[in-house]
Amino acid sequence: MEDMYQMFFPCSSSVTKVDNSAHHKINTNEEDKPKSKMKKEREPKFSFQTRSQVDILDDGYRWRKYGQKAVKNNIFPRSYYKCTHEGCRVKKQVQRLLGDEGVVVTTYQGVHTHPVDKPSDNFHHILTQMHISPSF
DNA sequence: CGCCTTTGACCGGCGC
DNA sequence: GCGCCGGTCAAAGGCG
Repeated sequence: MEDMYQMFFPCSSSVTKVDNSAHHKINTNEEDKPKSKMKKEREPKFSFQTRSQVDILDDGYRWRKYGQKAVKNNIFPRSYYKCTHEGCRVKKQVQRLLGDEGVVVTTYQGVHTHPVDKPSDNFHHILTQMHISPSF
C-alpha cells in the first residue's frame, strides 16, 4: 500500500492516514477531448483508520447511507454514504478491518463545497494533524 | 410527513 | 462472452 502515519487523537483512538495521492488524476481541459475518449474523472480520495467502538464518527456533516456490500476476504460489510447537502457529491465508505474488529477504516471521496453544519473539534483536529485540508 | 436505512437489483470494469 | 466483484439505484419500510 501507500505510506501511512500513526497518530493519536482524543477519545484514545489511534489514527492511520492512508495517502492515496497516487490515485489522483487531475484532469485539465477534459472537455476539449472527444467524448469517446473521455475518462472518468477521479475525485480526490483519502482514507484513515480509527480505533473506535462506533462505525460512524461525527465529522459534523450529515450523511445518507445509500448502500452496503460485502467485500471479499472480510467478514465485515462496507457501508456507503453520501453527503446530503444540496449539490454536494462527497461520498465516504466505512468498513471494519478483518483481524482487528476494533479498527474502522473511513474513506472520503471528494471535497465539500460548503461549510460544516456542526463543527466537530475532534475531527478537525485529526485532519489538521494529518495535513489534510478538506475545506473545513 | 420528511428524512433516514435496508436490501436486492442493476451496472460497469476487468480477468479469464 | 461470461461471471465475479465493487459501487450505485431505488422501492419499501422505519422512526421521530
